[in-house]
Amino acid sequence: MRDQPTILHLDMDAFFAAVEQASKPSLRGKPVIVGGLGPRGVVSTASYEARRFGVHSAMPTAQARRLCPNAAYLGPRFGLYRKVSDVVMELLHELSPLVEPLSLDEAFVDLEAAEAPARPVRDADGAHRVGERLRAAIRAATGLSGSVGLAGSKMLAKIASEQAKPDGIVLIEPGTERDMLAPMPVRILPGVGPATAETLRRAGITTVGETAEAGSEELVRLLGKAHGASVYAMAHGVDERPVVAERDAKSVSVEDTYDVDLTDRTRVRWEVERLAERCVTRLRAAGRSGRTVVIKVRSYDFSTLTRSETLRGPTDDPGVVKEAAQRLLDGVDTTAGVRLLGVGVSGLADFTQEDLFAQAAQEAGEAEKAEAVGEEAGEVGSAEDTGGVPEPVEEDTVQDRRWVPGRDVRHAGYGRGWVQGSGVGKVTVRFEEPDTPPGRVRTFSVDDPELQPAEPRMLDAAIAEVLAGGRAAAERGGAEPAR
DNA sequence: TCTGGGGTCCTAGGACCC
DNA sequence: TCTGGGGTCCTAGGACCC
Repeated sequence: MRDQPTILHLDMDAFFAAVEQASKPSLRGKPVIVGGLGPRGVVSTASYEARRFGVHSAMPTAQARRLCPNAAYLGPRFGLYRKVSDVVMELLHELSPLVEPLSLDEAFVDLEAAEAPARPVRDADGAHRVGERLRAAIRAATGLSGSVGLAGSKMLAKIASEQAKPDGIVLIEPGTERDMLAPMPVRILPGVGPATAETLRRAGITTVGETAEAGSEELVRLLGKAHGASVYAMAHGVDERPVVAERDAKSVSVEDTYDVDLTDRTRVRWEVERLAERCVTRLRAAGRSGRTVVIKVRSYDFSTLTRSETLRGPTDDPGVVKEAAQRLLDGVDTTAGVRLLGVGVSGLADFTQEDLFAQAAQEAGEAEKAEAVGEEAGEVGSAEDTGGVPEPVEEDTVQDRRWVPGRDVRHAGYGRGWVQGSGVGKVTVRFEEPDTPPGRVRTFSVDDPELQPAEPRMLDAAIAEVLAGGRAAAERGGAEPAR
């Protein structure tokens, strides 16, 4: 807790959707929904225009389509979001070396930790100026808006940025927080989700003020030791959590939800194999190794179980992780149908020389076990030959990954554009770029050799200027963004 | 309406060791 | 022969966050 509002929280406004609108001129000012597009997809981000229809993140995409049928539904382009995020995070580092990213679009900054050339911020006026300058810098570099909260603790800085949305800044003067918090619903406290809120509600507690009055003993009784104590402190506006710079990941995992439940055991084994491979690819890309392998199985009825196995030493060997995952799967009954499979590795370590020895010993052990269990590779291989995908229904529903709505493409004759939709052997493309006027739509055959996937175009300062021009024009009464 | 994917942290029981 | 308590590791599940 500080007596000056020198903790800053930045939250980009409807980030994924805003990047899409900046990239695609025809979508500016329109409802845009980014998320999973399959039958079991959920919304990642809805633009403010779409939120007016009641669409919000975590909502099933099918439900969003009913509420807002005319929105643009786009698959996420994480590579681009990450690049834009890097630009924003760099701007935060110019304020202070102490930056704690929470996700691609959110971070805390400790303004008191600043070093030359930036000066540490010590009062409310200084903090407010820094916040406004930051918002302007983000707009100038990317064309996007972010909301800023400033307060004496992380919790309050975050509540402040929430109040500032969209495109605003809110500073909570230390000393005023108790009165401000008291009437708010408990759900605004960090760590209070649906389950905790329901437990508190049954005890007659629905506001932050009531939570504070309940007393620490009662909260510990209701919520357990650690959780109860933390909720009690937060309800009193007490939050001593320091801003901590980015830490190393503690686990790496991948999972897939299938459009149709999997029942075929061979198919399930094959999917686990692929997931293990993807997981290790990411593990190795991060230069890490891990000691505990975890599989996750979600059944047709949404019941979820995990099984884990800790190896003698850390590994980044795909074969070792695959075999461990298959062993774990052997103990799970999947006959009733599986909607999700996942593979993860935890107990991460940086790879060192010692680990290599441990791994060698481990692999020798695994080889013996594999012999005892019998050769399974043949089974999987033959499954792949016979289709490996025993449910042909799914083949039809799977979108060609190149033509997912939102993806960038290039046409030999018409130039750059993006996929607006696809189906029955056709792709519809809108030809426009971040710095062009809204473009025209044309339709092609999915195997038209002139049409190819393309790399996204970065939102840079030049595009930000176009967006600023568009806004200026809109403010003057012009409907179309300026060229 | 029917529920993603990537994480973090906490709890609790049992094994094992001292 | 019976009884004990504490610490650490592993496993499984659950809540929460974005």
